[in-house]
Amino acid sequence: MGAAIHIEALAPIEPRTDRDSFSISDLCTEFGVTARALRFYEDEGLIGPERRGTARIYSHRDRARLAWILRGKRVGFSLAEIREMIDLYDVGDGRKVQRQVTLERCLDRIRLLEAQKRDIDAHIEELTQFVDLLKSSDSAH
Amino acid sequence: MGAAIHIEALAPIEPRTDRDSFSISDLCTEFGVTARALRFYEDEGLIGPERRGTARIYSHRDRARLAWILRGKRVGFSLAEIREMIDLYDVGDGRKVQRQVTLERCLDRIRLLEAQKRDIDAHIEELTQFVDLLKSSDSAH
DNA sequence: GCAGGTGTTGACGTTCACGTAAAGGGAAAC
DNA sequence: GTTTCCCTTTACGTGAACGTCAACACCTGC
Repeated sequence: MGAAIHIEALAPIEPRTDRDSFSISDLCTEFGVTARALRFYEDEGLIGPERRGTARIYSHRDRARLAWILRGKRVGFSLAEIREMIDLYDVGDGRKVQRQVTLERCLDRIRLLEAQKRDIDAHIEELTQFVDLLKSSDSAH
Repeated sequence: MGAAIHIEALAPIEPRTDRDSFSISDLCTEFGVTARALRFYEDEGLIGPERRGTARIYSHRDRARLAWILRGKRVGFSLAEIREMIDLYDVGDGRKVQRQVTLERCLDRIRLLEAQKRDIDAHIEELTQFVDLLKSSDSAH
């Protein structure tokens, strides 16, 4: 961690029409995660690629889901929470009451994310003020 | 965790002019953290309240710093990173080169936070779309 | 003068999200 | 055919951020 900025955090995911499946190391290099992490996500039920024998084959859908998982992590969700959200999506075509619950939870999530945005804005503002202070004291000398 | 939304995440910190020092349990109840957490932050050098004998006495400055720490946590920073940022503030009046380094790191942080905001926006948008889909399929039945 | 509440310092336990060998299979390159 | 990769599973290890006792100190009201 530290001050390292990951480029992939800045670039939105693009569809990649040149291939139609990916190996585990393909996705590892593309997203900057280890194979261990991907297998761990699979153990936790976050993703379920096909198998050719024992080897994992990731589809475009799997790749997009992985991108979604990683973004979820970046915005501060735990793997358990991400899994829960994936489950919500999966029961999206379930019964009426189920859908109502799902809806409420999604709205909760959205409210939480918006609160988080406000926190970030406040943090940015304070840092910016400090930066300005540094700049002015720098030019003063 | 889970779907629990913390109200304190929504309310900005207010100065409280009614008191001029706080006990550990004062801050615990106000910010919804445990005493163990506060002592842990102290062990990690994030905060250093005065002592009356062995008891900790938190000033307004300590209280504001705690609020800052917790907000840092909410936006995804580790305690080590928060500590590093506090150190940056503390060397703000140091030598010129130091200040320059500090400035760069602050700008890095800001860029990171803005990338995070974009992630959150993308997440919110997807959730909103899903919510709309739920609503429409709900009224269809 | 002592129970009860609030504080303290260790020290060990726990959860999460992986890291890190260990030991092996399958194919492709030489 | 054997070395070289890439991939696999199983299993124990690790760092961060506390939780959870245990054992003790200090004031406060009764």
